[in-house]
Amino acid sequence: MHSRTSAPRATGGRPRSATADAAILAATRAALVEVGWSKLTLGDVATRAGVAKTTLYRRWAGKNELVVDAVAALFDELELPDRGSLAADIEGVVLQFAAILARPEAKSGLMAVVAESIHDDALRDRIRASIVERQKLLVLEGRARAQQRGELPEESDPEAASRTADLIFDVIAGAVVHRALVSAEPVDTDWTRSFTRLLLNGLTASATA
Amino acid sequence: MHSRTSAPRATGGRPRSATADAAILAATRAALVEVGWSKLTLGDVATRAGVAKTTLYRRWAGKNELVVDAVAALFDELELPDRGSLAADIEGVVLQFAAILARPEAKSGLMAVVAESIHDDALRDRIRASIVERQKLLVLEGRARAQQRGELPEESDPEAASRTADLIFDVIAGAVVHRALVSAEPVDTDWTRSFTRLLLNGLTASATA
Amino acid sequence: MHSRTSAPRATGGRPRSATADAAILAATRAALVEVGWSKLTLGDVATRAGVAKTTLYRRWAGKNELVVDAVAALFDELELPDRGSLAADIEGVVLQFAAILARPEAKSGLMAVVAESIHDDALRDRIRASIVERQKLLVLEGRARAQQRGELPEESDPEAASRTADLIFDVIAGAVVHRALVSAEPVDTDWTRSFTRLLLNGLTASATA
Amino acid sequence: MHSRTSAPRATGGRPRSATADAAILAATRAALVEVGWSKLTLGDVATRAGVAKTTLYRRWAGKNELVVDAVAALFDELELPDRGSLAADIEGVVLQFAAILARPEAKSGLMAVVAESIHDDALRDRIRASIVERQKLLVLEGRARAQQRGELPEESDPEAASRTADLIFDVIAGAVVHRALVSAEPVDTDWTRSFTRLLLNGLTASATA
DNA sequence: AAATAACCGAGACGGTACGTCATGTCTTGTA
DNA sequence: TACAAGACATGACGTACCGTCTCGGTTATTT
Repeated sequence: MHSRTSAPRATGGRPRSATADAAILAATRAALVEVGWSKLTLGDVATRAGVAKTTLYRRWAGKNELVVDAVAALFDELELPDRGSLAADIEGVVLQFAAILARPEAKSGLMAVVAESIHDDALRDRIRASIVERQKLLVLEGRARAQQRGELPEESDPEAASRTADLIFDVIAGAVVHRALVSAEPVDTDWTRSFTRLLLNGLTASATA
Repeated sequence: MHSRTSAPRATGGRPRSATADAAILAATRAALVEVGWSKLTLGDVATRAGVAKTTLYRRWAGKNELVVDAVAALFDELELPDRGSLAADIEGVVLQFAAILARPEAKSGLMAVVAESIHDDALRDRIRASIVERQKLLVLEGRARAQQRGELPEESDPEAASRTADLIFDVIAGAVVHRALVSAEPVDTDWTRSFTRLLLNGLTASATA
Repeated sequence: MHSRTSAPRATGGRPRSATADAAILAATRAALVEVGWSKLTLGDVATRAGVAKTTLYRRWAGKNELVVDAVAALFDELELPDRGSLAADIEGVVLQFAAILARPEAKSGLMAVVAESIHDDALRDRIRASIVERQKLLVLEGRARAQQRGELPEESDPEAASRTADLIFDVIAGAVVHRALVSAEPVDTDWTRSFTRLLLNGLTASATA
Repeated sequence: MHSRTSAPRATGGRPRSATADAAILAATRAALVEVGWSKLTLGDVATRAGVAKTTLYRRWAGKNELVVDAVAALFDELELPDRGSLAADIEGVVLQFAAILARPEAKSGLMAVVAESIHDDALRDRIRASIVERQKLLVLEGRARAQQRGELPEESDPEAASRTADLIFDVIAGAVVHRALVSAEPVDTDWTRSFTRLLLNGLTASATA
């Protein structure tokens, strides 16, 4: 599902323990909750998972890669249920996103790996593939659904459409993350409704402008 | 200017070197550029600054506090020049903000200390005091100026006004940071204009709604 | 041979390097010669031995324990060859003892660890077990041999015999150490002959008194 | 009385505090008792003495010199009261010497500075001048007194006399120190009487041989 | 069934950085 | 000029983690 270090599976030999992966990722999340990213050590994760350090290093290249995978799993539950209107869809996905960000393992891990990714291109690609792109798909899916409903016009220029989707994605994800992690204020229904109204008004007014 | 760890001075004894502070903060920024946050070591910063490690620990409690102060200084240059219209003011401040975020010492340091602040309340307060609140003031200043110009109505309910300012701040700061650091795309004039139009349309439409 | 800090081995895991011990002790003696006890650093010893500092601390609790073991090995060569008479035996062992004390690694280390042992009971026991008791055995062996030769009478009271042996040991070891390290004069054959005559005359006269 | 770092007493300016010297030496002895030589720090001594570190360094070159002076003062009380016979004189001085060595500040300090002196010629001279030579004078004084009493013959060869005195000094001081510090057994009247008998028998028998 | 090959736990290994401590020097203000 | 106070550069301390390695042993597949 989420990409690993590699798949050097030869032919013979004892296969890797299937349960070890899950135990390691769970232990990583538990450690993130308790000690945070900077004090998380791979030796401690291995001990928590009941696994040798070598087993861990055989599967992941280092702390960053491990944490990305551990955090990415949290975003698996993100989806876009049809709530009947674009506004309701946005509010729903914002609240889902915020619920994930409220979990301490997500808070600790996500920002840290993003920070690390600034100096590590491979890590940035890994984050993009396993976390960011999946979120962006929701934006595209929501727009398509809104266009089907007639809430949004069909876009003729595909490049402009892409740019707009990127903008909307940065606005939604950025505002929610900033509210949750920097301002450290709750993303509750009140805030979500205000934010959604601001965004939708901006979108429709811009579209007609 | 920005708060330090230690109490200022009791009496007696050799006073702390005034030049050391500046040298250390500059060395910290240089190290952030070259090696990034996670590989930055205080011993290396001390060497770069031509200062003993103890001198550094006498002034800052640790890596996080030091980096906050080093990065905070970058935001000293943020201001809100009057460009004649709310749209121009927003565009101006967004581009200024983006220019700071484009500097590698800001990129490396900012996200990392925000990530650390999740498990460290004192650090969060330090970030808020020396970075976040100063940014938020620009939002308040811009709104006041727009109200003087008649571009925005006076708000009667002060609490609602505060909530709206918070929302706008999270949207602006969040979107710019997300674009610059997560999406890793340039915050150029095109993007800034699109974003500003979206925001202003959302604001005015919401206000009349 | 001489006792170490750690318990030998539980099970599992990579075994401790056998060569590392010898390399560390040799490096310790080399460092004692070059820089003396007070300027000897464990980091330097590790470097000289081509070993990590952690490897050193895994085996010894600190500088004192390490130096005791390093110096104790020097006394392994002390023995009591049969030279035909009590006088010749004493002269032989005194010269052997003095030859060891003349080596700079012994000079530097021995007095220092004895000084440290005054505030460290465990260290005192370690010194006693690995250095002092072995020397005292030579006294007992020499007396037994002299009694076989008829040079000394058999002692009837075992407790008095033990007290006398302790006295002789303190006189021999004390005089040689004081001459070599405090007075800093050579323990040559002249001195050794004079000392042995004094001691033997004292012994035989005392025994008949 | 005991030599200091130097006597750079210029003409003008505030004179050195006379009480500071005594306070520092007393604080040094107190620290020796509590923490031993290796953990004694000059900063701690200064604090105990209610004195600034600079004041301490103005008077002594370092830890070793300070400890020598602090310990040397303990030996000021050593003297050779006339007890009527050589045996009684020796027993008396041995017990006096042992009483000083039983004090923890002497134990901790004396051996340590002797150990240091092996790599520091200036320190050896200082120890010799302020401690060792004074002890050796007692041997010479005791011999002269015994010769006056007719217990020992007058020596014709002055060089041989000097060698014998050195030997006796090393035997007495060495045996007592070894018994007290290495064997860590009490130097009580029983031991002292046995030792004195051994020594005197050896001396008189050797002299007639 | 035996051989092979990759897995597993445990833990020692060479490194690097940590944050603290002591050294001996210096720079203040006060006496 | 001495003094108390305390900041300073230097360098060792003992600890923690890193990522690698070497053990003895354990499953699987492949002969």
